[in-house]
Amino acid sequence: MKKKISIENVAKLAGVSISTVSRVINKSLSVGKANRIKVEKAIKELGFKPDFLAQHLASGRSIPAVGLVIPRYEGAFYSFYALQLIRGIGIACDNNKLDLFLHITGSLNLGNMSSLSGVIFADIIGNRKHLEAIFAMNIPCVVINNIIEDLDVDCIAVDNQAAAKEAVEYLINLGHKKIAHVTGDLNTQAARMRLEGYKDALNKNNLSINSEYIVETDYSRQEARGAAEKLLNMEDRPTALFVASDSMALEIMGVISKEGLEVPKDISIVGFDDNPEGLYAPVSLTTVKQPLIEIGQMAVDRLKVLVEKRPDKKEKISLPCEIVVRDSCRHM
Amino acid sequence: MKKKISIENVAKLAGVSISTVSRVINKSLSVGKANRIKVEKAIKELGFKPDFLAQHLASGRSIPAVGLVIPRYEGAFYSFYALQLIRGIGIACDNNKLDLFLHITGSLNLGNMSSLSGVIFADIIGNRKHLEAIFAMNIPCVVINNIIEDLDVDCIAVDNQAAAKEAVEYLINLGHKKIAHVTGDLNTQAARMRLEGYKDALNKNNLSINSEYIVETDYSRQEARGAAEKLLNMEDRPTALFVASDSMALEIMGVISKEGLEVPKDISIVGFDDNPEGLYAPVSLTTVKQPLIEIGQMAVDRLKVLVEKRPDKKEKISLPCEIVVRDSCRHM
DNA sequence: CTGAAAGCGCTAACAA
DNA sequence: TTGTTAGCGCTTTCAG
Repeated sequence: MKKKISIENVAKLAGVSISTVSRVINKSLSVGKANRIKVEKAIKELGFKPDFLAQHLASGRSIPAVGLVIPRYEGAFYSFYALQLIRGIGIACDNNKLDLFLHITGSLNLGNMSSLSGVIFADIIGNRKHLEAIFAMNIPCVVINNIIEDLDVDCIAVDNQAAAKEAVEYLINLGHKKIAHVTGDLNTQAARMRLEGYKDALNKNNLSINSEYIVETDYSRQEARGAAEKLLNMEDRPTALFVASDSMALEIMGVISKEGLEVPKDISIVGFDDNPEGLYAPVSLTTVKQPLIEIGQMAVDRLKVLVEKRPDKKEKISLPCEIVVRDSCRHM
Repeated sequence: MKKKISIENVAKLAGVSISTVSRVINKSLSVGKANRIKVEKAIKELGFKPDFLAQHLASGRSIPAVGLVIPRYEGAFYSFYALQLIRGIGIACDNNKLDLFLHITGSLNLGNMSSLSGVIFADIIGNRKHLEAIFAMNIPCVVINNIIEDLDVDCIAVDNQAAAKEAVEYLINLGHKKIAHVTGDLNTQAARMRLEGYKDALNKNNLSINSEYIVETDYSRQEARGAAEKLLNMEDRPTALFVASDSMALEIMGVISKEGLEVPKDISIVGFDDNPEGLYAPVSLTTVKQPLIEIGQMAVDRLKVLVEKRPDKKEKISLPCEIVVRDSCRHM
């Protein structure tokens, strides 16, 4: 078991003081050439690496990494959504030579993300407290996929409401009148907004809102099945479905065909996410594409600005989505 | 700009010494009930969160996170391979309530992964030095996708050589004799082993190795195109291709059809990775599936063992792959 | 059960 | 240009 070599060992070997060693580590100009060389030699010999935690502690500098806090939910790592986000953020971190500190927050323990350059919160649901803590410490942070009005923090999200409205109007324009909505987890702002958008579209087009046609889920494929069964067995079956996520939509398509019905002949369906899986379903899925990767990149870029300039003006950015028309909807 | 609240503030507010505060933070039993309550109240009031860097420094404890070092290569975050690995490791970290510290190592700067519980190295190519540094510090680490013989470190990889051999023999059994190989980046052990396996298969079946039939690339789609063009324009064109990655194979399929040829009629092709994209190509791609997610999980599990038990016996694990037969190869 | 004091490895004034 | 000396925020003996 080797012990850690510290700056002191180096100093001793080089025959200088620890401050001199510290100086060469930090590339301070004011070190004599002779000493610098001696120190560098000693560092190499010992294989010394400064402890970045100690460096941080002593200097107050933040460590060059951004934190990404994702709520722990069923299959965070399986979800297309989360993976795309990680990807976008990862790319941006890489470009900026930042490390990425991924923290999947379970219930209570508000992790330890202080002392990072900044942190990104993906979706605020279980982790609102965590956000508040970081925010209170005045650590740069940006929230994605959630517009938080009551906290002066930067937010980048997609305009879920407008996107949902657009999707449902697409269905309406196709002639559908009986349109159901399978929601996501309504603890989630995105799901709530999607639901609002659904209602907006109906209202605007003078279609009444049938609460039977709104089925809540937690985004799981499991509950999607349940929702599908309920909806398909209604006496007044909807002719179209707007589903809050592609993975649920796909699951539902399975149920539909198992029930002996056909998409889009008997029932039209539009999803949300533009999950590539949807492309290769028996009938390719019409869906709403969110600019997930871009969001990730914007978040990191914004964080950089926050770290470097500490602007006091916060931004709440809402990005548009795009509806991707494929084969799962038909004209009535 | 709020200043950080420290243990001292808490102590003052609670009217006790900082050691007492420290004790309640660390759940030491020996704190009087009255004091404990006072301290907890103060902590809540101040919203105090212990600085984990300082905790680490003072206690010598490692921080509950595993590092993942990935060499910086073109599109690390776009590659299916890397993403699967991250996913597997992410899942395992989540299960173990560990954070994941992702470090994409560029050239020189050997990051700062000491003081983590352990670190996983994905592919050793530019970062051999980095590995040695961590290893020398006696920090638990495991290398994946690379069996390193000359360092007593845990390794988990896929048996690329056997897998490649199997893939090529599959082609041979189909009656192919003129089989070319588009390699990956030969700086990579995986690519080298794949090449060896290719040769093994040929040798074992008394087919001569035609060096013209071996085209090196760096795994990029770009170079894959070049390789395809070269191979397709040979007077003695191969009838089958074994390509070191699915994404290259897919690219090559594109070139093939652009040249007016057909897969598998004119040319058979097998890839490597089991990238889902291959499933949905015009002709679905026969490929080799690596247990990437499992590798990630095994790596984390192994790390846990290393951290907890510090066994001195290292393991070099080589996992089998599985060939996934689809439609891109034909019988001669 | 509790407090005082000595560090953990490093940086940052301040002197020299 | 260098060395000395305080700390950074916390844990951990060691007394009491």
